[in-house]
Amino acid sequence: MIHVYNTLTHQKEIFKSIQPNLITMYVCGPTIYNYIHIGNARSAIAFDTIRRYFEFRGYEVNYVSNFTDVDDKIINRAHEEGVSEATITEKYAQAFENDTLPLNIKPATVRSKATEVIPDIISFVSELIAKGYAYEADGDVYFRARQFKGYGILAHQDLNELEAGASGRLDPEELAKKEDALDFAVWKSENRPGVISWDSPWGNGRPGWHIECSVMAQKYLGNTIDVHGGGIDLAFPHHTNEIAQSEARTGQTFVHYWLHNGFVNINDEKMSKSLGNFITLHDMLERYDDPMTIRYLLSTTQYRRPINYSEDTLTQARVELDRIRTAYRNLHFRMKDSKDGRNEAVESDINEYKKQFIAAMDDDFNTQNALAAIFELIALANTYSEAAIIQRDTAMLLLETMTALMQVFGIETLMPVEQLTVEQQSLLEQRVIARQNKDFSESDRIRDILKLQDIIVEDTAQGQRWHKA
RNA sequence: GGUGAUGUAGCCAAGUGGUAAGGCAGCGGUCUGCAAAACCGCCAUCGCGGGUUCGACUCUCGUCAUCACCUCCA
Repeated sequence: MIHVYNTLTHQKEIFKSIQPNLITMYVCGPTIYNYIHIGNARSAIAFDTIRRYFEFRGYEVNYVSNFTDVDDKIINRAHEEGVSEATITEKYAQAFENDTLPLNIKPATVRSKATEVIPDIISFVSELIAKGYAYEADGDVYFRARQFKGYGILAHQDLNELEAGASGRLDPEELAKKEDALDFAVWKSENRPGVISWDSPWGNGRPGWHIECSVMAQKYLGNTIDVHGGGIDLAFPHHTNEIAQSEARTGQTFVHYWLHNGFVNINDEKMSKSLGNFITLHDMLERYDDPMTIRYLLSTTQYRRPINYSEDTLTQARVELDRIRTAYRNLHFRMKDSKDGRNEAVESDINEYKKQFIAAMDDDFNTQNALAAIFELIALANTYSEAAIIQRDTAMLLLETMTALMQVFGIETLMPVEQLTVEQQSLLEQRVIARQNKDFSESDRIRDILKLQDIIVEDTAQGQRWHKA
């Protein structure tokens, strides 16, 4: 049974989907005015991993996410560069696809842009007005936050404190239009020439930020969904407002389980532009040659915990992942001389570790404990690789189990296809002969040559094996 | 000021009312012609100070420190 920590109730709850084998899941996507940063990547990976685990447990997952492609940052950026908003958003939407591919993030079932659901947004807003939850003010439409019973519960904010805390940070012009400082825009008037806008019952304008997620979730998943995810910073105000809008409109519970991922720190500091430690995924992929290590680091930390990103943590992730890969590769090598049959004792251990893995992941996706189970499996594989005799069925089961469990973390290629040149092939053959003749100086010479070409040669009881460095 | 987190070995990181998983690094062995890989062993008393308890790292009170959120930042 899966348990998840629900931000709404502040506790772990038994997970039960609305439909028996289907999970509806909405995850807030990025605003596409730049390359996504490592924090966006963490969020995408965290929820991709959660999705993969649901799938591993036999659920079908209907995963919907958005691109925010209309907002101030985009408009400003377009203005600065003298291009249209669409030029900016198309570029970075494409970059998102390109950059998340090497991280093995599954595409959403539906990924929609805000601008693709404008008619839905307009009718959603109209309904809110009709129900008395929203009002028009000089071309803007605001939601009456206080009118929605339970506003602020998600983020555990007291309404009066909110107002006090926000004082001095509110746009006075906007404040003047609002009935209450807590009210938030669901539609904003926009009459500047050359700036993207749509015709609406309230004049030219564009959607407020929060409305797109409510609309898309409802449009693609229904009035009540199983899981809604995003960064912890979105709990307030973004998700708080989503709940208010959605539930005001339908009178039904919007989301059963609110899941929020923790932040990424850079060298123990918050990542921010002002600190100059802002890292985009795009840059990382260019600088670092092993994207799976990035995925490993980002997906094996429990999703609610902060991740400290640094050269050290990345290096450590690389070493850990390599240990898993090496075990896989070495066991795979042993398959060559495996015998028919199976080893009951080893298979029983395999199943035991698999159970441990499941128990860990069932506990709010406790990836660290799940990883501990994987390392038990690795030790088992290493020991079994060294055994005098290994049986084909058991070795296969071990390899398949390692693959299946790592797949939950999104690490799918434990053994990359590695090609040798004809010369390298020939050198390996010469080395076998040299060793047969006990000509160790020659065999060492060849080993050194290959090493310079990043081919690592190892001698085992079953003969010579090699891999790329 | 309000709200919510976190503080466990050199590093990453689990966990629990009964004397601390796992990984990395380190040290010592085994195996190997040498090496590599691997295996075995060693390596912490849980921020600080009270309290409750037969017993706390785990409960409670206080304290210190770090961090996040409090109107558009994942």
